[in-house]
Amino acid sequence: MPLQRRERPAKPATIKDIARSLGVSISTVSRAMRDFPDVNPDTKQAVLDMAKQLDYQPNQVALSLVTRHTHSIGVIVPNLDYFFATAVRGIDEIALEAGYTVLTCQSNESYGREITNTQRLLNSQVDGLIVSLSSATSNVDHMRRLMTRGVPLVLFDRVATDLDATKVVLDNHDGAMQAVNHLFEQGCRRIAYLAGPPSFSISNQRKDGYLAALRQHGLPVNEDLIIHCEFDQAHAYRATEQLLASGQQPDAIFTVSDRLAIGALLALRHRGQRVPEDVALVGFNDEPVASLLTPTLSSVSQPAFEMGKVAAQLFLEQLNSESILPPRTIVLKPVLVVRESSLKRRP
Amino acid sequence: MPLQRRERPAKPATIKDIARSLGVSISTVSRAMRDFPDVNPDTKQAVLDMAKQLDYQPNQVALSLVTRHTHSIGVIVPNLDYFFATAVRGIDEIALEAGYTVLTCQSNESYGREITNTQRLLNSQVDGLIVSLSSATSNVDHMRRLMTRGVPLVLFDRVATDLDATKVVLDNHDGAMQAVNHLFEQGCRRIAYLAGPPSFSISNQRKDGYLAALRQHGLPVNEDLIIHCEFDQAHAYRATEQLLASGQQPDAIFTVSDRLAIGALLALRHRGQRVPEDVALVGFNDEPVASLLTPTLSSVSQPAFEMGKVAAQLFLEQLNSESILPPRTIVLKPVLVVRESSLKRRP
DNA sequence: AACGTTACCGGCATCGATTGCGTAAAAACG
DNA sequence: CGTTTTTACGCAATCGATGCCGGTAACGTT
Repeated sequence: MPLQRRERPAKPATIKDIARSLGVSISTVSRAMRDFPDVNPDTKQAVLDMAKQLDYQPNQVALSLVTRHTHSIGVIVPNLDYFFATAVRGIDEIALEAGYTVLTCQSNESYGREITNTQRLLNSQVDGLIVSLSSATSNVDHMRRLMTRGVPLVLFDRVATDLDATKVVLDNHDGAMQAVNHLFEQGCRRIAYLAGPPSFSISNQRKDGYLAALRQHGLPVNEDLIIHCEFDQAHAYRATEQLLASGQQPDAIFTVSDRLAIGALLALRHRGQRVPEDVALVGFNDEPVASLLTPTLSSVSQPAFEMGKVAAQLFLEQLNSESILPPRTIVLKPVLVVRESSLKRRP
Repeated sequence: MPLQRRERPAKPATIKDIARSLGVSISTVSRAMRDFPDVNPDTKQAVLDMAKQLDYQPNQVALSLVTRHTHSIGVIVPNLDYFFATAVRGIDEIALEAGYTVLTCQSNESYGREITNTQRLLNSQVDGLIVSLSSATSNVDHMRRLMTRGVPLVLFDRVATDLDATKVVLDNHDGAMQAVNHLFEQGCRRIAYLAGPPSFSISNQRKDGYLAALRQHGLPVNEDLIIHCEFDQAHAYRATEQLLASGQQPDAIFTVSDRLAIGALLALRHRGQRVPEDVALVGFNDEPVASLLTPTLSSVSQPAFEMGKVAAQLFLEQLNSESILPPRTIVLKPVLVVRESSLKRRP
């Protein structure tokens, strides 16, 4: 491969260059480019030709300085697992067709990162933020500040109950009830709940649904059957072992996420418990992996893509409205997908 | 909830507001803020105090207009599956500590989207691009144009061989050889390769590695054992069925990705073929799902996180250099992770 | 007392666009 | 042919910052 000389290329052409080489004013070029009525068709054509010839690309930064918006949306998610990746795709979909660019940042479940990301995105003058809070976030003052500054904001999935913002959430209560009802119908009477951290609001909502379903069926609530653990497989594994060792043998486990369900499944398998015969299992999220496990995993399916789309729509709505819209909350419905892990009786 | 009156908040404070309310010039404020030596400590303190009081946030857009860079990196990936999500995390990691913001876009494996994303990001004046090409991209003129325009560019994983750019890639040839060597050692002699689309360069590199390994062991190349298919589970399923029905019964299948391996596994299972006894199976990527399948899936592991980090490092290097650096290619090594799906003999 | 230093600070052009206003030339009108 | 109306375009301010250049005042020096 020959060593070729490389030089910094010329600066990109600006509207000025076009004006100069055509002997017209920059205003005329600007107007021609944006199809204003009061510009001579010939002039316009000349401008357009020259623009193409010079490979002119409008400088959005300069534009943003004038218009005070950047046509970009900042998105902050805790991570990019299946659920969030899908939701971001939904946001992307809507944003793209509305001419917006999406800037995605991961907070990595860290409160500090979330703050940093918020700052960064704002400094980049995004037109607003779509956020799902990190699991480490308990204080939402940073979000509150955004709102007082008038930054359009939409929260989704992991939202803060004590923040009066526009939100898109899942009916977690209902999802949990569906799961527990189904387990009850399968004959399970000692249903455990493998929960997330106690401060995690989604987990608590599902817990409420779980408790409501138990009540509805006249089942007693056994606190020993409710175990909190961190959001990873290893913790779930240990929590499940603990559950089994406690002498409180459950006949079903409902978990707050598929990842935890996987941990539980491995622990059950390790302890020689058959699923679903000895212990039925239902997860939450319906990730693709659910149908690949042995046994295939029943799970409460979230409309992640839809959730992203709705969040983006609400966001754009807010952006395009003259006045500030009162916050509202959209609640989406989950659907239980029944697979082998919870089917004790063939229908 | 009381219906509260909401009004657009005041425009954010600018450097001008600080100057005016302090009775000093804009330049002084600017200097005070940036810790220049030639400014009276008292003045500086006053400026800082006022800045805090007015909740002043510097407008990056204005700054970018002057400095001609935005401290942001555009990243385009085909999708956000496990591999790319991990790589993006790697990019994020490096970028964040260097003070850069990462704007991630998905091309959704579409050539058109890739072009659109490129345009959008450039218009947003990102300082450069880190790209992994979509599977639909065969023409790389858009990337070539970037390079002639002097836009810093790093390609990773899915790169174009006919583009003389900085790249970070995996040694696919070696990965495939490791897989096939391992299968050979397990006693397999009729090893099939479930490939991606014929135009997909990564798939072809792995194919070369596969062929080289066969040659090395003196195994004949049977074209019927090489099947191309689209990158999803359903196609892999059908391709595997076709393979089994062809009368060319393989005793091992090496697939270009885990997702295809899953399709193959399901097809094998459906046809009553035992894995690994009848047919051994090795995938590529080592996604988390690999260890959750039954049997657990052997797979060639890619350092996705590392790849993202290296790509970001090369990018920053390019950005910080005065002259344009000659393109170079970093090759990372894969590692075969052996699990149940390919273990015919206990060691 | 006159001059040079130094410390501080302000004016202004600039980055690349948009946009309101003003106006010359051309067209339409009476 | 004079007047009004259009048409088409230029001028200059503006957005929020940076940074060069130059100026003023308080010192110190001889």
